[in-house]
Amino acid sequence: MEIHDAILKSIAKHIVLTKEEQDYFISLLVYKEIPKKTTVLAEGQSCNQLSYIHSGALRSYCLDEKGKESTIMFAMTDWWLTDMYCFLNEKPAITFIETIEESSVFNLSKVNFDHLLTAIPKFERFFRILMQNAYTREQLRSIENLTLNAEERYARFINKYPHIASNVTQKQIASYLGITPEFLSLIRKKQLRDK
Amino acid sequence: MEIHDAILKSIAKHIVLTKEEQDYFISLLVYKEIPKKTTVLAEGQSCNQLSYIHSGALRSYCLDEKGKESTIMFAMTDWWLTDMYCFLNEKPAITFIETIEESSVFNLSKVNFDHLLTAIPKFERFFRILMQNAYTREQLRSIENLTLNAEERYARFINKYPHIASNVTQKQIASYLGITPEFLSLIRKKQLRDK
DNA sequence: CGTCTATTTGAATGTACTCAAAAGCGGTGG
DNA sequence: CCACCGCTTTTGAGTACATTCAAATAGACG
Repeated sequence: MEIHDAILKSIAKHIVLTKEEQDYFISLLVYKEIPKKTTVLAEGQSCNQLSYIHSGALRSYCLDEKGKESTIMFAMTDWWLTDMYCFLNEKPAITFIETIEESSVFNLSKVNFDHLLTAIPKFERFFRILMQNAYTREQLRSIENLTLNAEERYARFINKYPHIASNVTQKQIASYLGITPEFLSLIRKKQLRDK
Repeated sequence: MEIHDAILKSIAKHIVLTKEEQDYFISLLVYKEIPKKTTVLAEGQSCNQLSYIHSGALRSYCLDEKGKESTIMFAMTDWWLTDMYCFLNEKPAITFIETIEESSVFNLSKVNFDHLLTAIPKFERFFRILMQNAYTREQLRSIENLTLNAEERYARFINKYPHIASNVTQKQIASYLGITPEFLSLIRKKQLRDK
């Protein structure tokens, strides 16, 4: 059992690589272990890493002028995470990324990302599929935010991401759902009472 | 001036095609003119076409159990449009697509889409970039929905898509912003008064 | 044990919705 | 060309959903 098995297996779901391609890909990665509650990216920093989460869980969020926090996404084992807009366009980060628990990641720098796509065009396909899935998932989120009230959104969240719901604080869930922690607390009380 | 110039030019922004590749690509497209206020896709139908908008404007939306309409996106000239989730996964459509004004499109069927990606892998890159942009745009929309109130969202919408704002009904804008037409009317009155 | 943060509770307030009715506007047929 | 129809937009009253602020309680961590 080798440490790169998980990421290679994850990629093999979408594209088939030769042994040489696998080795080249792996040579571009930097493995990193990160303690829990560590900020790995902050607003304004250059965002030049795309991270594959080998173990653990991370969260990306942004702050508005008033300091209000909005969770952009929770990312668990086998997900890819970065400030995608800033990574792709080489802009200073507009988001924060922090570990929820102790985590390990494989980082792919923007430079190596570009090399990879040139050297092994199959990765264009891989990342197309990754982006496709991210797009349709995000589109669904937009629509749910518009059509459902907070109680329904919370119920769906619990249902869709039970492993996330049980590992993060209510405050973080509230900031993902776009409501205050106080109101989420009310919703939970109501749901306990109702059933 | 040839009718395919626009779509080829649009693609040339991201990938370089040989004359033969261009011809092959074009051979996969079906040109279609559509009168205004025509539904080109309805919920439950098979969604096997990806459309490049050559001229005009379309809108995609979905309906919830109570019949409430939510606009997923407005798509103008030079945009690509479909029910992406259902197109990619070959599921019955969960959305509706209709023309806002008289429009013309180039349709690429799912079968031809798959052929195209196999025959000219450069299109993997093209669609990766398309999906990337769609993803980051949609992510921004999610965050704005969570952090901004209706008045701010409307102001940004007007600012970001002035050409859309001036061509669609307030009811449609309201359904994109996730508010009622009545409330949008109030917002507009307030904004007139304030400046 | 003490400190810091998360969560709960409650009152007052603000934001957005529902329902109903009236006014405006575009298209169609006589 | 005008009258009518259907749909959009406006207006208003009453209500529901969600926030703010403050304070009390509970949990996590050193």
